[in-house]
Amino acid sequence: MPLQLFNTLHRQKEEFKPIDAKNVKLYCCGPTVYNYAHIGNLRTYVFEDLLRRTIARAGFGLTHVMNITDVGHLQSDADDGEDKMAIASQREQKSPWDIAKFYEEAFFADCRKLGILKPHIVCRATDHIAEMQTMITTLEEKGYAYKAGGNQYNVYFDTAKFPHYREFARQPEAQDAQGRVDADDNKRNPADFVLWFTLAGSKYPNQIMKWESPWGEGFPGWHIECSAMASKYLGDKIDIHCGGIDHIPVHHTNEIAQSEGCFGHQWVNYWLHGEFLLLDNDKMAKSKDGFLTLQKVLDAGYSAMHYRYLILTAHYRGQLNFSWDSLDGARATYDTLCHKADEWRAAFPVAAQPGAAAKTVIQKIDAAMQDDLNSPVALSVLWEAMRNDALPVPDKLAILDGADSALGLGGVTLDKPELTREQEDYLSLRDTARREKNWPEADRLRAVLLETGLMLKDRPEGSSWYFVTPPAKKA
RNA sequence: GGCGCGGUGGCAGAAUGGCGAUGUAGAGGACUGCAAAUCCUCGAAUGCCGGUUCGAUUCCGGCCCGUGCCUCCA
Repeated sequence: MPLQLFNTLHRQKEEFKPIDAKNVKLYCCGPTVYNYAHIGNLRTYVFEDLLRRTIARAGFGLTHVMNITDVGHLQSDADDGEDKMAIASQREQKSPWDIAKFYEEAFFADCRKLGILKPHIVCRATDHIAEMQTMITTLEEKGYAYKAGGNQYNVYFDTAKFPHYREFARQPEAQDAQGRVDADDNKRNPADFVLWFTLAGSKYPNQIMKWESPWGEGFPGWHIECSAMASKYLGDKIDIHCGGIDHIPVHHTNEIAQSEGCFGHQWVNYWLHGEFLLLDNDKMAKSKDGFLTLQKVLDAGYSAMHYRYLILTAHYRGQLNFSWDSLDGARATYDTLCHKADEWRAAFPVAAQPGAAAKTVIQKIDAAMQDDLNSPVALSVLWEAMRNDALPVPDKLAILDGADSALGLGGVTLDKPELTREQEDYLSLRDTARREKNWPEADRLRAVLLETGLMLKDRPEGSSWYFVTPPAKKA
């Protein structure tokens, strides 16, 4: 079965037909690096990682591009808010460049822990000011841009000149006026958006990140960066563009208007959007208090893979309500899978070629993923195989390997740090106690070892152990 | 106010016009010095009311509830 993807453009599942099967062009909207990513943000990047893996396993070559927004993303309503980078800069008493560098590194560290493959090309907005200016100039020449009056000569995109402006979001035009944001007097139309902010006479003349331009010293609007960078690296026709579902009505709508205005033809063939993670049935947002970072999850005694597994149990187009209970379930499931895998590997250390039965299971997993990334079904297929006595262990190991490649399961292995001296001593004391049939002492030492993160398994030939993550290990 | 999405066992979450996956949690059993792990067995769910149909959890309508967007947002 061919790869099927839900295309936001037509609100339906469609067969994926690439422009060039040897090089699928995939662009993903990246983070604004003014703060840590929260686990809701990270869910979207896991979804994009699954998409990338699925495209590759379906036999296509691809180029995966992601931007880093390090300038131009405004804080507040309308278009007169302050740049988020500038606010973070004041908050932390660092230059905006240092802020961007710090949070970009933190973001990729989170991604590594979550098994998210790094995009082939990562591009920063601040490295592409010239490309954005070129694009704005083209839009001016084609009549899509205008300079606003007043004392703030920003350059705006004129949405009235782009008749298809509302098609993507499917928002009726009449609703613009009823939005809760006060109209910007400079705009000809409430939906118009800034391409270039000019500092002279603006509310924030001391913005540190600024560049010379044909319109005066200033900085680019948020939306133009994605259009400029995507087309620089992928050309003016892109296969897939994805991001969070919240980007449909504004950011992606504006990207389409700019890019298609500039290029004069359809820009992106497939738009894919990941749904939100909810926390206590509410949206988790960077601009709200108390968002959960991956580090907080780690501090609570879970691994990044436990969180990834939780994400995989839900379909990317449905909201997922995060709770510690559901994360507990994901942890138990993932650890059980790893534990089985480790035992099987110990028994069959040499990897075998998958037999016909294993290949069939792996194909089913791939088929589930190729059906609009149905990871819950893929996991269901995996578990049925793991508990199928008819499958020999080497086949199960081959299936695990395939599932790891398709779903990014972090190698399906439990952490095996070195034993501490203390742990070795306790183990040896306990062996002695067991030989002497001193059961109370053996039980006591087992409890002590569990607190250090060692789970014991007693066998006739002696005790073995494996690592578990006790709750509150690091908290 | 407008435009959407969703309500499935304790929890998470698929699928489907006719046996409602999978995992976790729970109960019982095998095994074990006792456990753990593993395995076996079991109990447990389609928000409410109508309609279409031989048959609805699925399709249609209404209601209730939750949630998202129209503002920065993954």
